[in-house]
Amino acid sequence: MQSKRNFSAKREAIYETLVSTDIHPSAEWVYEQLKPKMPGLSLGTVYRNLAVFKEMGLARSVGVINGQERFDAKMTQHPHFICQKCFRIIDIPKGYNVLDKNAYTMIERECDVEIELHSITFYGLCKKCC
Amino acid sequence: MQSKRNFSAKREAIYETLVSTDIHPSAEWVYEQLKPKMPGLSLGTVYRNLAVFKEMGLARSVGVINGQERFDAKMTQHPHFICQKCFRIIDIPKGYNVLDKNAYTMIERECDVEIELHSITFYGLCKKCC
DNA sequence: CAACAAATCAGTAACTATTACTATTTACTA
DNA sequence: TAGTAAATAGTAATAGTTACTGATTTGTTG
Repeated sequence: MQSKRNFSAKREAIYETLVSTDIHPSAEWVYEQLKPKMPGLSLGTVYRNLAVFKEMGLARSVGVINGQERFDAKMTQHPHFICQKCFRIIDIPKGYNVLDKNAYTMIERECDVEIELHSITFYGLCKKCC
Repeated sequence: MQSKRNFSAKREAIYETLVSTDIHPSAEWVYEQLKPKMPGLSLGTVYRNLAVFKEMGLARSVGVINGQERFDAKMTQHPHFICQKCFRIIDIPKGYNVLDKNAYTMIERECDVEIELHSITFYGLCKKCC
């Protein structure tokens, strides 16, 4: 049986791991999840495939936390909340993103740029760390 | 003569370099600017003092670009624009930040978190790269 | 000003996330 | 099945950053 996306088995597993978690993992976390089930998996392969996903528009970077890049495969534009104590990254539902409708146009005109996308991140303490 | 902030000469020079540029520099850039005028300056000192400024609330991180952390000493909350081609970081005037007044309260209530600050970044192409 | 204590620093070594490289394996095609 | 391209493991290399140690500077107090 063949994947709908024609990914190799490992690429598919990496993508599935990424897309089915909401922790916005690092490359190493993905590797640690898969290594037991796939003993012949290399960390370099995880890095390379995460780069491939970014290139394909299937994943994006949420930022660098404690030196590690964190990834998200949920590609609808939504803000994040990062706890400054436990460094958990929480998705904020799209509806709560109240960036003005005209922001893109206004900034493009005033700042002389072409905006493709944006990222909104809130920082503070999550309920466990308050 | 003594600095208003009681900084050591090097700390003062690093802060002045950071606060008087709008390029949102990396540690290395700050070091390269100062090294000719201050031959006895160590890159480690720049890193350490940037960390001190963050701790003191005199600077913040704008993010990591091409593996390098970029800093900003303009502490009023304002969005940034990052050119995806030349990686220039441009300040967007505060007025254009149209995050809804109620966003903090709404997200805090719905997501059960305490928000301290936020960061808004737009990505695209600047006028030189369009 | 002198003497002491605390803070800061230079220089180097260590650390770690990430990337590059190469030989090997796997998948695809005809 | 043979041939070709893509993907991978394993390792080495890179680069940003941090840690450490002994020396220097700075601030303080008499």
